[in-house]
Amino acid sequence: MPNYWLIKSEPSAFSIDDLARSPDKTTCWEGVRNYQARNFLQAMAVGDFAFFYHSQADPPAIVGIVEVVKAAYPDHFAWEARHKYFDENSSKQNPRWVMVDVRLKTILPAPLSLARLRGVKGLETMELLRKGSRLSVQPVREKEWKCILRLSQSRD
DNA sequence: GCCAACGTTGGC
DNA sequence: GCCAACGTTGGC
Repeated sequence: MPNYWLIKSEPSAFSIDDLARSPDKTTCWEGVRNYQARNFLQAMAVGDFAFFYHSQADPPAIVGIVEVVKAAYPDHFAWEARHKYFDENSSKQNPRWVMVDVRLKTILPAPLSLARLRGVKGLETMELLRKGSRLSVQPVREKEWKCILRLSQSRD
């Protein structure tokens, strides 16, 4: 059984269309610099699925589905001195940050906006909808996953 | 641009 | 270990 996740990206930095244009529609998910989010990355397995969410967007929305194609490995950008993701506390001997590889599976026919998701029965306790939630990598319950899939397939 | 809600840092 | 100051995220 796969596990389900949600990963956020600002489309001005990397959008789902950018992912669609990437080689093999695959990218490494670098730059996570939050311990809780990192721990979720480490918990991901090949074959897990994640919603691709556009934050800082108009509107903020779930826009697609990706599949984990490579499990967690060191985020080498943390070792590059002039890189924006550089972290002097991460060494090759003891990497502090990790990334996974994800491949685009589906672009939703219509984005599911945050506003739309709020108030949907069955999503009351979803992390994304929690007040003050900022986690850029978060788990999604199977029940929530299926509920959102159904929403994405209904038209209205 | 504003601001609430976090997370991190560092003095003590 | 506490907590104020600061930095960041992200909706609005």
